[in-house]
Amino acid sequence: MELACISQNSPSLALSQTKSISLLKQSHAQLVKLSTPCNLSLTAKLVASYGKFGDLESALSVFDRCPQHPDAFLFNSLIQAHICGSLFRQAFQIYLQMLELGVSPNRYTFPLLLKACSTSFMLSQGAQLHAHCVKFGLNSSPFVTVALMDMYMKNGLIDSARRLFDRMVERDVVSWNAFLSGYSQNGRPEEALGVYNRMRVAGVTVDFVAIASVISACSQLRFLHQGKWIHSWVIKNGFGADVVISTALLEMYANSGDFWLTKKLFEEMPTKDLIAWNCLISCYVQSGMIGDSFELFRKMQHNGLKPNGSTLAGILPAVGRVGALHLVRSCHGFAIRNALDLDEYVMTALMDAFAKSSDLVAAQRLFNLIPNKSVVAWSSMIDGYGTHGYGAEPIILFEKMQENNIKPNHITYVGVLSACAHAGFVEEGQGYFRKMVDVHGIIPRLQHYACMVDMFARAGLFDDAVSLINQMPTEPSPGIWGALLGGCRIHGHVELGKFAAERLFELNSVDPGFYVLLSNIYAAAGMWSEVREIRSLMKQKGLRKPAGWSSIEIGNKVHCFISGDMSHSDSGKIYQKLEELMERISKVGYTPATKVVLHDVEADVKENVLRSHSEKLAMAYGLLKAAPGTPIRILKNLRTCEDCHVAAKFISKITNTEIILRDAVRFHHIKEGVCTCRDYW
DNA sequence: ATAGGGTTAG
Repeated sequence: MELACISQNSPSLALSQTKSISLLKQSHAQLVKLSTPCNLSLTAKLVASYGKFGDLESALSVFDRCPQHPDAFLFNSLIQAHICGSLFRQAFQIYLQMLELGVSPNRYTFPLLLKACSTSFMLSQGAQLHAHCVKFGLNSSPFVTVALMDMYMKNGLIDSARRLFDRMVERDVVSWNAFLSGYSQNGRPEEALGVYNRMRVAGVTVDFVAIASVISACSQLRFLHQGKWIHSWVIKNGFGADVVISTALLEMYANSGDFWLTKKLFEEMPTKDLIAWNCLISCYVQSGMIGDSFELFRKMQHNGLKPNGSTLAGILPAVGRVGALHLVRSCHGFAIRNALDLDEYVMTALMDAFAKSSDLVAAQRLFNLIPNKSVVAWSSMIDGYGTHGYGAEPIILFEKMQENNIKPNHITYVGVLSACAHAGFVEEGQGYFRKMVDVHGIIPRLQHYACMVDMFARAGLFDDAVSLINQMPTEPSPGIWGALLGGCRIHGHVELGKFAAERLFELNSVDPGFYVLLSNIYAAAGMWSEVREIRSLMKQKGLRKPAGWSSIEIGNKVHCFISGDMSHSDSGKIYQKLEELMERISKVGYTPATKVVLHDVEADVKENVLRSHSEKLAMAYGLLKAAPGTPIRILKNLRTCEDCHVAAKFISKITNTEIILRDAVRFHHIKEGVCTCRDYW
């Protein structure tokens, strides 16, 4: 009854305040009963309200049953109803219908349609609408101008947006904010801060919407100090509870790598939206907390939030690091079931995870499916082929990428240079290093120098390696000396290896891998007293060589082995299979590479140690269990043992099986007795 | 009476 009262007094007010679809239907019925003479604006209200509740059928039927010729207001409502439900194509059809019926669009029509062009990147439709705005003389409306600016900004056309902004006579805070956020969203944070300063000089009262963009700009620039100052401003001005502002702050702390501060801010957030969860998950992943990030992913769903494309793109690098193919496949399945498999970010992240989990074929297949491949997609595919030991493919891809007008960035070059290093393409690598600086204007970072030193040292060009280190503008990092040390191990260069190791010790590097490398160099040269010296040095510093393990997935289960492992329930069969394999490969030329055993013990003891290495146990189990003809994928936590590598090549040949071995730094694709690393790793 | 600006991700 109360409802009837309100309806009679002010039916349109009642409609706009309707809180639920059932109340809306009641008011609608009331209106029909009252047989109010058909009122266009009331009809429009009804259409828009039904649209807001997602009941497009009712919206359309109200529209169709209106006996009067629809006006712009009524058309706008129908357009809005469709845009509310993301039915952009239909919204445009209604607009065309409106034009055909001779109803002129007004200054309310264009902001609605332009919004659709902003959110779904329909640039050509947006530009056509711009022409229509001019034609109907509506381009001076500030609402229309801001909507146009936003459409251009969201589509990356900063200059078009700026031209509109420059021509604006009266700029209010919303138009400034559209301009400011455009720069921030397009990855131009310096210019965003510039706009912010201009805004203040112009005397505009800055509001919290502007602040959200400023925080994002500070985050992109790693301006943590300024960011913290803004954080205090936010609290002082009472915006601390705003979910968008606090999410932007959260992202800033996550971006700066401050794990604890990020966690604290998240916990203190009064409302946590999907973006906040995604930021926190990414922060965990970037901090290397793989297990915790999975836990968080589950917890988020437990809290009733549904993962979107960003969530998946954020968690996938962690999945890739685990290297378990069945996990990547189940993520792919999850993406398909939730219609996220066409999201460009998800596709790229999936592709990368497949490559890192040894399925380069699946990675390539996904790569082919990505319609507009970003620089990240190209870089990831290049890196994938490179780490899998291919030399020519990364270079072909790199050239193709440039033919497609995608500009390489510093990460692309890390992939290209390391591929050249792994493949022994010294001249090509030097050429690309120069091109990086001269053509693409990228200042070489430590990683690039490390690739080059690695490339020279692997090729035995130690003079070039050392002179490059001397030319470096900054202090060499442990990674640089480590690359040199690695080359010294390959070529048995004791003196230089010792020199590189001394530099590493000076830098207080606590990576036990470097100590092991040096001790390997000494062991290979038979310098056992030096080996002992390194051992005791490690002991002194409390450093321990991590225990080696190899794992293999059978079905959806991961089986892990350590050297001499007897804990597996199929151990008897595994050792029997191993025995059989070793016997067969010995007949075709395999001899144990006992020199890799780093203890000063008798040869037969060494052979026994080698025989039960974790890689070999995993291989034997794989051959025991996997369907014939399918590749065997093994994951090793450290670098591959030389003897296991030789044995794997023989085994691949006699069993006609492809063995894909991922170690700490790269992949080995071993097929018909040959490895993609060409024994050069 | 209906319309414009903010946060995430490989």
